[in-house]
Amino acid sequence: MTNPLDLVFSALADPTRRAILAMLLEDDMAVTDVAEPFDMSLAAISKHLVVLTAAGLISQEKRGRVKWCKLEPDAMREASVWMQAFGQMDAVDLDAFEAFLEHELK
Amino acid sequence: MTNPLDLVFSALADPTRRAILAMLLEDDMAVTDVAEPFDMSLAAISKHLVVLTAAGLISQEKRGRVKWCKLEPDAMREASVWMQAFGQMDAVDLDAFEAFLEHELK
DNA sequence: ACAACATTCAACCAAATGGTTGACGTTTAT
DNA sequence: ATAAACGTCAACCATTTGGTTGAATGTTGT
Repeated sequence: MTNPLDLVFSALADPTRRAILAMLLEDDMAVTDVAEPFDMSLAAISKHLVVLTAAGLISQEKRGRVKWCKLEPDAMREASVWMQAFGQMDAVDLDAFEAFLEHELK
Repeated sequence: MTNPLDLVFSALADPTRRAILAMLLEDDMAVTDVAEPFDMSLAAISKHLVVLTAAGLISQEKRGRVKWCKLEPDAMREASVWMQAFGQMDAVDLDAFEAFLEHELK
């Protein structure tokens, strides 16, 4: 009933969670550091991380008192594959992808 | 505020809506025919179609008393592009990305 | 031992979501 | 003219979602 795609797409539907994923694209991060740029409580971010973990989009590993968040890029692949069926879209839109890198990562 | 990606991903998060999109991949359909295979009311399907339309994933055109639903595959493109950064590429490995670009643009 | 730090838990709240039913406006066919 | 078909609207309902706050649980450094 709870299709993995449900979890992935609904996790991706929230802009805060997408921003978190973009941050983790650069490097693994502790929960507190993930929360820092956002104007919301740490508890709220903690919940978002639970959602991302449930979807398999990230993993969390506790070392000492710090819980490290790590991107799990494979989880998006199923969803990506599903979407490819609808494209006469190219596998990679180079212009858009470069624009994305420019905007999102730097 | 309401990022287009929000609308696309949250539209895709529901299995009924994904099934509708898959049906429309084959051919344009009237609302009643879209609803036929599902075990829920026509009104419920009508609402799902509103959500898909708001996300730009389909369009609806009324001809006579029949409203035709048509897939709009371009809407998924932005979302797909966003995902490419995580799914297909090892984003940490920028060397590989550059190599990819070089090969692709040659 | 103690205080500070990192994170989650629990209770709560408002708003959004996904469904129902019945009434309603159009358009088509007889 | 009337009835049937197509689809939406409005009101309602239960559940989920995304946020809050304050207390609680580890863990670390002094």
